[in-house]
Amino acid sequence: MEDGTFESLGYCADTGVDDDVLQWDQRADCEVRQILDRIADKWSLLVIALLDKRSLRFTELRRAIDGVSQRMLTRTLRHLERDGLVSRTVHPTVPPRVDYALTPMGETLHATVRSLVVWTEEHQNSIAAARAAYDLRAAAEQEATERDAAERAAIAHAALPQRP
Amino acid sequence: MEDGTFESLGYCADTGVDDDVLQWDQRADCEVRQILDRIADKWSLLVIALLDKRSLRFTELRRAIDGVSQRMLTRTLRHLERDGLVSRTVHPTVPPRVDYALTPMGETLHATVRSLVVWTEEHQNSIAAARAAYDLRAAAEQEATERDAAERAAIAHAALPQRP
DNA sequence: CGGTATCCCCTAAGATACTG
DNA sequence: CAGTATCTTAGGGGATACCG
Repeated sequence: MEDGTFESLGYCADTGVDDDVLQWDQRADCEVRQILDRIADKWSLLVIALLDKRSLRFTELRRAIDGVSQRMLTRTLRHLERDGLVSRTVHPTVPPRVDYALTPMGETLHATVRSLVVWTEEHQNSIAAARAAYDLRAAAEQEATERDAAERAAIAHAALPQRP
Repeated sequence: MEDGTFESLGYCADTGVDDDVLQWDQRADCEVRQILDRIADKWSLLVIALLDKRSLRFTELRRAIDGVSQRMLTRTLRHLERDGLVSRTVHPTVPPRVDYALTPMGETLHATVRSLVVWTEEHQNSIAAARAAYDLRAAAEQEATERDAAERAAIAHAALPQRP
């Protein structure tokens, strides 16, 4: 089963910290971080989005997602299943058939995630602009740095005129 | 500057795919994925959350976050700055002083992310329960597998009684 | 103080091959 | 078909040392 090391990290609500924010990310490495890591991992979101419309078989997902390896798809689905976001139904036919579907909780997560997608769509232009501006500033700055490095080198060279 | 390889990956809106979902994650490796990766990386969220209340100096952030290394904090801040989510103000005093603050866009992102945090808080019990149930099933299943593996081994052993 | 530059390690994810 | 097992690699991230 891969590596099997997720027995006992479900608790961590001890430490008497109440420094506000740290509560839901540092200490709550418990929950927020884990869900965040889940929804942000390379494939989970695609799977959830795909399953939102209808349940799908393993191979259907595999083909729909394109770049995913068998290993990664299995892993992703197991994680989602473990968290109760996706249900797995095995039909003991020949050849075997396994259907994956979103659970009710999975659906609510998808709905929530949508707001983030919307945010991104609304701000992608601003972000692109910000990046372009930043890169421009950075390039200009670096050029300046290099220029007066060359300048100083020239001065140093002029100061000791022996040896080419 | 570390490795400097982010010049030209701002475009990718070509490929005539319109397979629905793939639109905002596969192709939009452009935007959605990148923002997701940003908010999900180990420190960005903490920084954003911390800056939501007031602007902070580098060292204040460093101390507030605890496990973060200087390198990672700088990296994180640069990324956020590049994306236009955080602003950086250098005061040319001695000793130097640099203030970081959320931009208006950064604030809207934080607001959006909050809904995800809320979702997590609302569902953490269900998730924990789902995990416990899953782990229980998995353990039971494995035990069963091992048991009849032993059984088959015993049969095999009985079948060829020569050599201990 | 607020960074950069270097080295190094460890784990996530890809490729490949085998199985019920 | 729907996986598991095994090997390998890239890069995220920590530790450390130095600089303006």
